[in-house]
Amino acid sequence: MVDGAIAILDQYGLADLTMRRLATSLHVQPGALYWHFPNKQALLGAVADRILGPMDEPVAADEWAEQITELAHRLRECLLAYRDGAELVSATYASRLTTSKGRERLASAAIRAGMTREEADLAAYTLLYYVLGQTVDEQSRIQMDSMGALAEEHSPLYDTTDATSRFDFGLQLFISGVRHLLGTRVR
Amino acid sequence: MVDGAIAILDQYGLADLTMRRLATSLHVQPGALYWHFPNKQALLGAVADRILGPMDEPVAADEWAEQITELAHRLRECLLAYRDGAELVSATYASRLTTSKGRERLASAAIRAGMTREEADLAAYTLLYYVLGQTVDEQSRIQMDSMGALAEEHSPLYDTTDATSRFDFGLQLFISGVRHLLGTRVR
DNA sequence: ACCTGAACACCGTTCAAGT
DNA sequence: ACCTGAACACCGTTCAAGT
Repeated sequence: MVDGAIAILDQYGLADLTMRRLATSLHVQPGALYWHFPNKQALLGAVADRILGPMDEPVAADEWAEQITELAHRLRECLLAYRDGAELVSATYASRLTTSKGRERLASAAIRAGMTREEADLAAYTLLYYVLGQTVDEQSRIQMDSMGALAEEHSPLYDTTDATSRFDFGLQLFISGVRHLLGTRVR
Repeated sequence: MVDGAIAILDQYGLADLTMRRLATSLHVQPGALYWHFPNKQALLGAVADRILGPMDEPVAADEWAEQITELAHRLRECLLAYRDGAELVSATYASRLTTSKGRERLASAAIRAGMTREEADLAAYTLLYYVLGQTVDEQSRIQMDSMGALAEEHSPLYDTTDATSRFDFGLQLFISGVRHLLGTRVR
């Protein structure tokens, strides 16, 4: 059922991931889906969890900055792995982000860096918002490009630097910020 | 027409801001709206522009860090000024963010800080993603609280620190990051 | 120039009833 | 336990025709 939803998402996009379409693809009446999920939102939540599955795997790095870099990149890759993945997760985890797999681990890395629990949680959110926003944008641009190869020169900025470097720029800005906050306190 | 849309948004929320409902409130047939706007997306774009209107007013500060702080706070306030304002702007400005009023000014402040045009643009996006994500979350929590005064202890984190302080934490992280990037280069 | 009437092709959700 | 049939209350969008 979640597999069916993922298949529709990846082939036709989030806009076409409707309960009726999913029902049809499963050779079932629309109402049948409501025996398995209370509503569409819950179904999308299950899809989001599936997309974020790889976030549960262990991190290789043991230095905090490397851990954060690794987690942020892995999150981005999860989101980019399915069509409209970033948009779906972003929409589904509106404030339910709290339960997010990556969030807790990001916070742990921030604690290892020397932050208090409270600071680490805030920092984790900050980075999460960045990764989600950035990746939604990036993916929507991929979508646009794959369609009309849009009007002449697209956004002037996006030719020069490739997507991963752009992602890393914001990520480094964040890590530098954390380092600075810690640095002014310790030494 | 945009005024009517804003009124519905503020009273009933984004989910109830439908073309048919707007038409009814204007004592007009649904189809009539399509003489003024090509589609719903365009209408929402106009609403988003209205919400972000105050972003055009001049900034008081002349030091870059203060300018950025001022702009970020003002953006947050614009988004919080209407029900579901953050969600609407966030959804509407998916990648059309480029045209955003605040983005260019944020980039200007970053240039004044000593960044190149390219870095400044990237930094502006980074901050924008943060402000949008953070404010969408904050506003959705306000909405939830105003309704069911939800289950017992809500998110453990969100009692302790108030919303503006949480916002400032991420903002300072960003500014510190910018300062660090510049600092390691200049001196 | 601006709107009506009426349709088209959809949605999510509910719920008795069937097997 | 799991699904069908059928309905309810909606959507966004189009377009001839009216004024």
